[in-house]
Amino acid sequence: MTTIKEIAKKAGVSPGTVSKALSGRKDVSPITKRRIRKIAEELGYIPNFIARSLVTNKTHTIGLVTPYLGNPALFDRVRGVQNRCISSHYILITCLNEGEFKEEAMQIETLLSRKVDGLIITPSGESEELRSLIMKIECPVVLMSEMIEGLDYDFSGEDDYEGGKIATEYLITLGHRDIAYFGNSPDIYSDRCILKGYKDTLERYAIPYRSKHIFWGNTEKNTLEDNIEKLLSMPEPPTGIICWSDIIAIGVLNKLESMGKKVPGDISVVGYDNIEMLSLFHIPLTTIGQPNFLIGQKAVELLLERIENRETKEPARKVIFKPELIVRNSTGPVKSMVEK
Amino acid sequence: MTTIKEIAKKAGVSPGTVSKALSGRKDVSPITKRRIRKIAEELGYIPNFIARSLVTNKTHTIGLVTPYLGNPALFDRVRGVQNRCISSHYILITCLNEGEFKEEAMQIETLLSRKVDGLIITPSGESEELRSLIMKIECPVVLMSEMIEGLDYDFSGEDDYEGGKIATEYLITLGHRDIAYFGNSPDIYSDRCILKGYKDTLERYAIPYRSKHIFWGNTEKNTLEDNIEKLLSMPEPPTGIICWSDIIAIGVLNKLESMGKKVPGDISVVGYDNIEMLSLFHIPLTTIGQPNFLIGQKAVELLLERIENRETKEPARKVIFKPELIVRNSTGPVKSMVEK
DNA sequence: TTTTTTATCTAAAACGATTTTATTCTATCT
DNA sequence: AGATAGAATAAAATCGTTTTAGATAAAAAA
Repeated sequence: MTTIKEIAKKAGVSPGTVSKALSGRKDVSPITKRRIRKIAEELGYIPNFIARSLVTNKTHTIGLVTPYLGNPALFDRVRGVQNRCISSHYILITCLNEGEFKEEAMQIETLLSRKVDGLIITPSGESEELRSLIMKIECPVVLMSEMIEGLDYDFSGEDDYEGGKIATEYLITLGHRDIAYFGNSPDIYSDRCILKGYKDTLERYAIPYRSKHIFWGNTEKNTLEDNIEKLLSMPEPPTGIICWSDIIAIGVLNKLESMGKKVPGDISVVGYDNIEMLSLFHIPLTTIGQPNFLIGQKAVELLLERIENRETKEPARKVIFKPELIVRNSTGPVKSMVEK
Repeated sequence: MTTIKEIAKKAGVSPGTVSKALSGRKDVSPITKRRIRKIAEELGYIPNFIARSLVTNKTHTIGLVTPYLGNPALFDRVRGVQNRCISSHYILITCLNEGEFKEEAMQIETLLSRKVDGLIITPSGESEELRSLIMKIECPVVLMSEMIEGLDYDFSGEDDYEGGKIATEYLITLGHRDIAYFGNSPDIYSDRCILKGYKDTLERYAIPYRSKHIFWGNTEKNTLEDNIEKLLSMPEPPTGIICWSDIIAIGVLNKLESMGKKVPGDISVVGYDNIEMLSLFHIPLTTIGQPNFLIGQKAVELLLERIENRETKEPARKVIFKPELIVRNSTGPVKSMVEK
């Protein structure tokens, strides 16, 4: 492996000069610079980033910690992060976890140990442990997609409160009055946001909020099917369902069909995430979409600004993208209206 | 930031001792070891991996270079890699590219500069440039999913020749005789493998191979729709189509339907990749599946073996997973047989 | 008691760059 | 010619570890 020292010896100059010549700084004559570069080229010199990082105290590396949870929408966000990193010559280390604090904590520590210049975190929940762990981090941190209440960090994500509002409003304008919400877990910030959007909208339309219309669970836990059965066995079952994710929505659709319900004839279903491929589902899914790729890119931009002028003690900036309603065929006017 | 030196000062020992105490090697008494560890804990010491790497010449990092090309199946492979890395306490740096040599070359150089311990590469093609670039790499290399002819490296991937055979054989047993192949590009190794499996199977069943039944292109290039039109305007259009990917298959299905063709009534379509979500398509897609997650994991395993006992000059090992036919509803018996 | 062994620890040299300070050499100006 | 400024380079310090060789003291063997 070629080092600066070897180049120096071959060129008959000191290592310091070689360093300056290669990194193109002042202080070295054009003639020697050219000569040194030629020798480096011949020797196939590849700079040692590790050694450089040790002295400059910058690794040009950023870390990403995020739960996977089987949601394909994540990958667009990761690709956005990836893409924006590369275009600024930063390297990305991605750590996917399963939403458990211990795992998450280990990943963060690993990344700190690697001396990343900054960290993008999608927190898996809002435990006190996690909050205090994040506050201890010394490098710049940007939160992506999920906020943690009480932590004032830069943020890039979507406005889930708005998403909840839009979805609910849409169903209401279709004539629905009994609307259920299928969330994943009340521990998740976005879940609570959507729910709040849902509640507030009901209130705005003077529709009473019923806690029995709220269901928690996901496909993995298999709670979904039970919940649908519970829902259908209600005296006046809801005619619309809003889901926390497209994945949950698909589970809901499948279970409804297997129980002989027609969508959107009997029940309307709204998903969340706009997973492109689900437009190909035999009942194309109405859903709320966010610009995931952009969210990822923006997270990196916020982070790089902090990294590159570290002194800025600007207040935290929240970049919040508006969600968009994508109407397809899993939603329709409420039955009673059609019959009129 | 706490360093070993500071711990040493506080504990009244030398830095060397601290290093040994923390990494749990011999040569330090249980009492001092405990004392040092306690101090490190109190000070919130996080080891500096960069500095360690510089002296040990190991980064516990592996690099992954792979084209993205809009294929979601990739992510399962990446997750497999990711997963296996973490379980061995290695860190993964993922570089997605768009299948261009220059980009690929830059990414490889970046990773080498970062002193990765090993590299997993899914080559984007088989150019001479790429071949010689890879041969210059000094750290262990494993190829994933795509081989390069003439390069004898460890490999983890699927048997696409077999995949081509299975798909073709299946259509033949359904009575199809005129079968088209929709590939992406003849530059891609897997594409050629599937095609070869297709050809050999035709031959085995004494069905003449017709070059006009082979189409190249993908959804992005928009060549797909033209190709379908071309295909349908043939005097005796094929009754079966085998596609290089599920994504292409979906494009084919959509175009066929928009031209009034019934699938599988008029034409049968076989995809490739088994993208889980496409089982939800209104015509559930028959496809060839590979264990993507496993392929990723295995690639890491092969690599780690090379990394951890570097002296082994064992010949390259090829781990080739058998593809599996997943029959759903986009394929059926050929029309003429049904009519009989 | 003396010698040998063993356990524990220190000191110093790496690792491969960057960066700061010192030095040499030229060229210019009086 | 001598002083001096400026450019080009050399030399040395540094980054935070690991690792090696050597020193010291206590324990074991002679």
